[in-house]
Amino acid sequence: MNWFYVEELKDHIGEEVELRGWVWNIRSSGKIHFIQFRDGTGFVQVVVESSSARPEVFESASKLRIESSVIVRGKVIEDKRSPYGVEIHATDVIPIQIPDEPYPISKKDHGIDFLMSYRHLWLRSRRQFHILKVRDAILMAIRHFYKARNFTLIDTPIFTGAIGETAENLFELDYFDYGKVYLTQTGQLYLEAACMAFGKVYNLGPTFRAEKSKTRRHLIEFWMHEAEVAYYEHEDNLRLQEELISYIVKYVLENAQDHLLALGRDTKKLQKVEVPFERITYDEAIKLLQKSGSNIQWGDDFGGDEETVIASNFEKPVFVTHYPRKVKAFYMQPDPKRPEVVRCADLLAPEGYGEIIGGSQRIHDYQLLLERLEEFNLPKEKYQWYLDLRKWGSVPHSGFGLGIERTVAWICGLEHIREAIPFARTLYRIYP
RNA sequence: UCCGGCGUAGCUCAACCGGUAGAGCGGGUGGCUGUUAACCACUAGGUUGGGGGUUCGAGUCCCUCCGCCGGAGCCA
Repeated sequence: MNWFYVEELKDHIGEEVELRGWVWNIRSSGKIHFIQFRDGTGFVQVVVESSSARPEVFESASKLRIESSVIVRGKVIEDKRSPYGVEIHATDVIPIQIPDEPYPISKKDHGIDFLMSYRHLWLRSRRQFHILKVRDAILMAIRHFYKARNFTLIDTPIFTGAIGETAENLFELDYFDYGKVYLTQTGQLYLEAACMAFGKVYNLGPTFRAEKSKTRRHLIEFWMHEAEVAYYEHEDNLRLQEELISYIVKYVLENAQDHLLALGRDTKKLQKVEVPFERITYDEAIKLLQKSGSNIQWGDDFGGDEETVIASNFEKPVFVTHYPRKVKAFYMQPDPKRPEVVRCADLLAPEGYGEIIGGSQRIHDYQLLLERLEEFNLPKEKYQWYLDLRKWGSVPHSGFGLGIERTVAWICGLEHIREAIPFARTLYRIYP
């Protein structure tokens, strides 16, 4: 008998199949067992009736407990009573392993501390299954997007000597006799080098921030996708970002809609995410906030509350551009008409999910970059390679970074970012 | 790091003004041929986070330590 996955069953109605998976719940009425079965591709109900099954099969089904692993053989039956449309009428139930202890995650509610401690088992739960399937779709969408545009994937290093953005928030490690090195906060500087070699490049990988942040939007280790394009200026950069985001949302709606619906996500809100996105300047955002009763002043950076107020005025993501250069990173290109602001943009997701992208045009002038390094008290020696990029064939270039977990949280409609990554690293949790 | 909240059975919670520990789920036993967090009956399960104090008496009040949660700053 052929081994099939649950996701294939609707194409095999009436056939005898073998399934290999786990029992997530079992209900029994004495002479009939209902095995709630999962195999990592989906969920289905297996029915074992004493009137039709062989006695030893019925007996082995009675012995199953929650999270037993099991091989089931039986016939695929179309059944309107099943939420999945089909169910399996078992002819064989072969337990692989039956737990000695009760499964710690019960059918009732649990607290978040307990669930995070059992993350290795929590991954088996249906909600987590759907979230991580959406994450998988988002990462696949990013790769498709760049493949179609002939970008080159450049894997940037995890260990770095140069500081990406600010000297604070870095994880320090001893690197043999070399001395201190850091876990990367961003691969951007390396992508800038690569874009002068490959024109249009992107990366996708983990980044680390030693911030003692305790909010629903922060992780210590999070995944970031960054892109960098030579000869792109500010406007080109925004256009690439809005095309990427609308592509990701469309891709997820087409390829993972069932998962979104299982999570209870209102997909109508996501269907509105089409290009172009609105752009407002930092100056306009300040006015908008002041009109909403905030006493924020020009020159202040935005916090989570401010981002939520701004984003609540829009149905799709919105760009906030031209921030004061003092609140932004050292490498951002000043606006030629107003040197006190830089050619940057943050993309704020709707529904209070905050900043999902930060990007900018980069300084391409050697002398100006050198001045900025000094202004930010960064050690020139460690950035010599970065300065070199401005010595040979320097061109205007732009790029951005997308926070993967924030994007997953927004598209799935999650309360907290910690469910958007398989094993979250938060402030005081490294287990499991 | 700062501010606020919480810590009671394996899990989620209840216990009035300080008066002597209770329910659901999970576990065990039995019943049930269409269950959807199945249901019904019976049953086992507790140093109330640790330490100290006040009191005739503390899960409850006070001090302290630990753990967790939420928020802020910072950021994606």
